[in-house]
Amino acid sequence: MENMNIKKLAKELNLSVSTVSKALHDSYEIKAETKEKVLALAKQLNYQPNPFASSLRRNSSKTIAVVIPEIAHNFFSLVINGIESIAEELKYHVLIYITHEIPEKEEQIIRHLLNGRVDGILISSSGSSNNNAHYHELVQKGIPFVFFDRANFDVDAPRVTTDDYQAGFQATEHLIKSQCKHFAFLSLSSQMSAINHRKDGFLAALKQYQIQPDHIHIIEAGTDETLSFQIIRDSLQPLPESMGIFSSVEKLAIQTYHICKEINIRIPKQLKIISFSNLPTAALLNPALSTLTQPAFSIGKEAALLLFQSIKNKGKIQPITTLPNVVLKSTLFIRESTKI
Amino acid sequence: MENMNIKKLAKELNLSVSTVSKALHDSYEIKAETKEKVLALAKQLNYQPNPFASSLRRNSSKTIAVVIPEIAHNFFSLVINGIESIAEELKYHVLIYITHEIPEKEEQIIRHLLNGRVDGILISSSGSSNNNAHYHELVQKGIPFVFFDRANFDVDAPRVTTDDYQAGFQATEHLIKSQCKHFAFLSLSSQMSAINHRKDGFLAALKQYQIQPDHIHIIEAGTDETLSFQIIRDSLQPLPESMGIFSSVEKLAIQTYHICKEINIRIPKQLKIISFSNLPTAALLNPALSTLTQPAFSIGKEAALLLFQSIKNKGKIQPITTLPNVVLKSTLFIRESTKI
DNA sequence: TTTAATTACGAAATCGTTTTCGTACTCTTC
DNA sequence: GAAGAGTACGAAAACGATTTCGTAATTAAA
Repeated sequence: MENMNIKKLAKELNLSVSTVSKALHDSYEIKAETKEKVLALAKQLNYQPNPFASSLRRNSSKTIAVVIPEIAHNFFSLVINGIESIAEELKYHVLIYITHEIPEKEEQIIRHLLNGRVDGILISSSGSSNNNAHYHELVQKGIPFVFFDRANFDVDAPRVTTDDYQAGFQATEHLIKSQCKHFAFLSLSSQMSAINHRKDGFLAALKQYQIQPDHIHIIEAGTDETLSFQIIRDSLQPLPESMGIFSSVEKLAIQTYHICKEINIRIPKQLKIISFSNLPTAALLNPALSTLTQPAFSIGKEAALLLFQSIKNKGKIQPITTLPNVVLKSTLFIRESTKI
Repeated sequence: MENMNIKKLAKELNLSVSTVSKALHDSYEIKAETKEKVLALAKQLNYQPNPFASSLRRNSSKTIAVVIPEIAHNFFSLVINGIESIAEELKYHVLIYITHEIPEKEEQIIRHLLNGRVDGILISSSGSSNNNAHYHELVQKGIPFVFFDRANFDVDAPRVTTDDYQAGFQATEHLIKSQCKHFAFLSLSSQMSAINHRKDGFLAALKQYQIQPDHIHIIEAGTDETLSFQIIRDSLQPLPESMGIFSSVEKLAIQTYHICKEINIRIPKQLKIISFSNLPTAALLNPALSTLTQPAFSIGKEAALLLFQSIKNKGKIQPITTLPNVVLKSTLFIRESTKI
């Protein structure tokens, strides 16, 4: 009596396995009276169908995967919250895979998921744009997937992103109006779509306000913690006059704060900074950090909704022209770190 | 040719299915030459075994579940990082379930996991101590599980916790020596083991230093965001002289900071505060927050190691006397928020 | 009354693996 | 050269569900 299964249940009821299965699925073939009996005993004996047998037969897993660069990051954990809110509602299970910003790791994970373990995948890409073979394999296998935040624009898949260009423009304009003279863009890598769009907005604003090219600095800090710390510190010594920094991600802004504290740069007097961030403590920092805040929870929710829609439509031919491409708005919070 | 499977692979090789399966598992029954052929074609045709068929037959899923109260929380996301580091190494998959601090939700999730979907579970309990029937069902079904941080001490399961009592004592002693006169403990609920141990340490320190009982305040803020905000604000008006707050969780400390900003209470002059926290910005807050920091990553790692050990030992009888109970140390960081 | 349709169920195939068991064949060994 | 051991493989039975198909029994239609 270790484990309950449908065979034992059927024997107990003096019914066949097929009848019990149909009854449990509320089939029209089974009369109400029998259904009730089956349901009652199933509940009493605490019967739960074996998920693997079921998945094997139905060829669907009721599971999705979330592939993200890192998790100890307010943005991504909020996104997961949004994803979970939808998955929970639809009784789907959520597998988490972390790439640690390593493109090869991402490829390996995606390739592994080709085996049918999941019905769909949500991806925030860690890859460089020149490598998207693994995405195409997903397309070929017919496994639905949706990009969020960091998309690969060479791949035909639904996307949920934010208005990175506009937000970048807006943030930079704000720095300009805060009387900065030199401008730096803090980037993780030049291979990430979202970050590049922010950079494009940054550059466009500087161009529009006719900032001299030699007052424009692009700092690629990379994803390694200690290395990026050094790179940022070096680029702040000597400190250009009226420096305005636009950090493309929260982590680099926090590092910049630490560096400024260490080498006695005063924010916002000597250096102004604004950053993309979902920090709940942004307003409590010394000084309070001006931020562009993405609607992370909504991003997760929208991405999950798109994914489930495309899981549902699987098999049906989708016109490519209507490829979903949701763009959400970030919000600008002006705080002390960019005060004149 | 939609999907590759072992049958097609066998036909292609002019071998039987069983031979191919054995070859893929490096069985001694198969000669090296055949193995090579099989491996080669499997790789060429990109064969990946169907995980459900395999799980069904082997009765093991290579998957674990992590059940946590919330995820948008530095502590828990760091723990997940630790868990993932081990799971990844052992080629296990990680399912995430969030209870949102609702005990009934936790019960429902755990009960669902009785169906064998996972080989083991890591739990940070959201439940009250008077309800642990669902844990006992896990025990009965023989599904290994490990508590971390928030354990249920009435259930015989391995635990990974921190030295909450000592840390609570230490933090409180620090507040006393910082010349506080009134002392408040900020709690989420009186039903959570870890938090209660912190409170016990808090009370023990106050007793040892002979603080008058009417100078001791226990504030149960609860898990609802807006409600807890009100409760904390109300308890700070009027503000007792030389108030020292020991916050049992990061979230409540952040709320307290927001409240102090709002109603103009100056930290550390009028109010000192120390909190359990894994905030990467603790040192950058205004003022810098004194913290007790748990080794979150290690907690995840240790818990995962215990779980995998107990998955491995499944079936073998374990002497109850050696129930693993790992206790890790938190680190005290004294910063400006508790300055005299 | 005969035929056709409907109802309510069961037998058996199926999903893709893994594993047990059986068996040709070769190789020792005395 | 007969018996026993070892090698290398295949047939078939599991795992536990779902689904197709067949069919008695009942009801409706002609």
